[in-house]
Amino acid sequence: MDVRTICLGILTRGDATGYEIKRLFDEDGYQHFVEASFGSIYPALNRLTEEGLVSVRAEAQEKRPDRKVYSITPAGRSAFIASLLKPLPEDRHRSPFVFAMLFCDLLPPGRVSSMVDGYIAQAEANLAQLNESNTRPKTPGEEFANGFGRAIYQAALTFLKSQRPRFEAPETVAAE
Amino acid sequence: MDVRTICLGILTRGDATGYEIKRLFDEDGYQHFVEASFGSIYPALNRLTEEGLVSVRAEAQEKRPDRKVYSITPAGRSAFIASLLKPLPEDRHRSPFVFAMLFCDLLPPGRVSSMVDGYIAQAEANLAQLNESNTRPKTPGEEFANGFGRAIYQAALTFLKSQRPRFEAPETVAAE
DNA sequence: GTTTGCATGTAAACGGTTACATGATTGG
DNA sequence: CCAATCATGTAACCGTTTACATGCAAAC
Repeated sequence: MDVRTICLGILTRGDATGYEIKRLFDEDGYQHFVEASFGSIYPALNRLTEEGLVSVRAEAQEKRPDRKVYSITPAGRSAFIASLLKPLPEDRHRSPFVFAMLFCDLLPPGRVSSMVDGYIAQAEANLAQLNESNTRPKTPGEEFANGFGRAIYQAALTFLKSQRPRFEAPETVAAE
Repeated sequence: MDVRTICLGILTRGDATGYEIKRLFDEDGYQHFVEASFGSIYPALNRLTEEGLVSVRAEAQEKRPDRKVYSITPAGRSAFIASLLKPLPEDRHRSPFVFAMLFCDLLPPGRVSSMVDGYIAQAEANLAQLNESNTRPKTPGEEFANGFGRAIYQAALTFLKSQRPRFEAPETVAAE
C-alpha cells in the first residue's frame, strides 16, 4: 500500500491536514500495519490534489504556516475503493529479530537472551497499547485490526516466553 | 536488514552462488521474514567482494555462465557478527490486508468475505509449508524461526476463522 | 532554557524492484 | 513447443527515508 492510497483512506474518515494524517499513522494502532513519514505524505497530498482526488482549503493561522486541510473528492473516493477491489499486494513481515535469531549459535549467549527479552518487552508494550485504545467508538474495521494485532502479539509473546529458557545466558544463573 | 547482511548470513552456513542465495530466500521458510531479488543480490555480492568481506572463485561450466561461488572471509564473518550485536531495526509487519479491512464498511460484502477467505487460504498454505520442512537437520535458530512462524500463522488463522462469520456475504447464503 | 507540539515543505541519498538481455538444458 | 531451471548481470525507475530549513508557543 503506497502512501497515496493510505492518505486517501484516512481522508474517507474525515478531513485532515498532512500533520494530522501523520499523527494517525503513529497512534491509534495503525502503526502496526502501515507507516509513512512527512517526506512522503506532503508530496503525496500535492500529487493527489493535482489529480483531483482530494481538495484543499487553506486555513490561515497566526504566526504559523497555514493549515492545509484536505478533503477527499468523489473521484478520490471512487479511486480509493477501486484500489481496494484490485488484488492486494501480499503482506510482508520483515523481521530483523528472527533473522538474527537464525544465527544465534554464532552469538554470545548474553546477546541472544537480551534480544529475546527486548523483543518480549516490545511485544508487551504493543499489546498494552492495543488494549488501552478504548478512547472512541470504533468502526468494524478498526475493531478487526485491533483484534488481529492483539492475536498476533499475544501468540508471539506466548511462543517467546516458552522458548526463553532455551536461550537463557549462563551468566544469568551465575549472577544469583 | 539489508541484502548485504542477509547474504553474509547465508554464507556463514556455507559457500553459495548468487543464484543459490536467492533460492534459499524463496524456500526453507526464510521468505516469511526476509526477501531479496536478483537485482539486489548480485550487486551486493560484488560490493562485498570489493570490500573483502567475501571471496569468489569462478567455476567454469559448459554452455552456461561461470558459476561464481562465494565464500565468507574472516573479515566478513566479523562484520556480520558485529552487525548482529548492534541494536536491531524494529520488525515491521506491512499488511495491505489489514489496511483494506479497516475500510470494510465501504466495500461490497462479497469483496470483504473473499479477502478474508483469500487470506485464510494463504495463511494455511504458509503453515503447511512450515510444517512440512523436515527435510534436513536444523540449527537451533532455524527451529526457532520455524516455530515462531507457525505460532504467528496459527494465531492469525484462529482469529480470522473466528471473525469470518461477521464478514460473511449475504450472497453466500442465498446461493445455497 | 530546553524540549515538545504545531505546521509545511524540499533535496539528496538510499535501497530496492522490475524489466531486460543472453542462452543452453530438461521435463511436461 | 513451451515452461521451468540454471546462471549472471545491467539500467531505469520508484517510493521512501533522512536531513535540513523555518519558526512560534506552551510546557516542563
